[in-house]
Amino acid sequence: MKKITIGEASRESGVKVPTIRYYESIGLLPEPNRSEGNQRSYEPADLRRLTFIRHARELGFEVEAIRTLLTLQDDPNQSCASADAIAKARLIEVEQRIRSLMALKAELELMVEGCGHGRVDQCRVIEVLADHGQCGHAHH
Amino acid sequence: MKKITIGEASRESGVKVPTIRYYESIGLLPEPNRSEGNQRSYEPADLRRLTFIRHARELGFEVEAIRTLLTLQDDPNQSCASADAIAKARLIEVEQRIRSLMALKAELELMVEGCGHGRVDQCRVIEVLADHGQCGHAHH
DNA sequence: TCTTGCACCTCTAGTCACTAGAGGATGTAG
DNA sequence: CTACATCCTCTAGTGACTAGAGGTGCAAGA
Repeated sequence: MKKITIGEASRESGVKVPTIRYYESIGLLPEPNRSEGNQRSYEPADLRRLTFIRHARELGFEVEAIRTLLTLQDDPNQSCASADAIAKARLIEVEQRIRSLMALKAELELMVEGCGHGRVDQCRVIEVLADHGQCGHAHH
Repeated sequence: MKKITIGEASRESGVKVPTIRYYESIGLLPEPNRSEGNQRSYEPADLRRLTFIRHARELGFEVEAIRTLLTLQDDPNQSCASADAIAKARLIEVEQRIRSLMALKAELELMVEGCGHGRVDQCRVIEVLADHGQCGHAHH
């Protein structure tokens, strides 16, 4: 069997070397076998797990959510209701974020547009930020 | 002159009490006067500054960017080019974020849709996360 | 065989922007 | 006067890494 070093695992999975060690330390990735010289030696299953983790992180899932997804994956003989719920919650979050980013985009465009490249006291960037009433944000 | 307590300042500005103290500690908010009993006493200008900070934070500006914006605001007799540059940089970031969130949203919808509420081994949530090729993300 | 040099090891501490909690002082309403 | 909310300072914790120190392993070229 070929031995996969942590560096190769990093290149294959797209997860940085220290991050791989971090994932191991928090129990997201199992402790791999070690070489004679105490170096980590991974197997293809670890690469798949790392890729799964990276992908889920890119999608904005928190580590705890990923932990749940991984235990589901480890035991595929059960209902996927939890996985479904996690994904649905993320979807709602993402939709909310898109909405507020769109509002923000409009506001930033106003700012940049309004900046006459003069002095600050005529600058919309400052003005819009200072005056809360100028934008659509709720006073939470 | 009426004295504004930190609690009132919090309610008025929407910034939590410990966060106000934190902003003072990092020099984002000036140290206010104190009452006889050593309690902070704010003025209307502080409320405006806090609102400014909160608003900018909501818009995703980092504290360091806000520090720059605040020094600009404190001395309005100068060019607003820096403020303009900061806002422009944020705008580009925000547009990028919206794009990737839209992609993410599509992917999450696929997941949730595909989940037949059966067992995990037929669940798209797990599947899509596990198989990198299923989605549009570049292998960075 | 030796050595160069990169990749690996562990460990601690730092990042950002807060948040939580301990333990005590102050201020206000009844 | 007594509750009781609010305030004070201080330290430590959060999430998800990232950086650096100080040392070891290993493969390839001279």
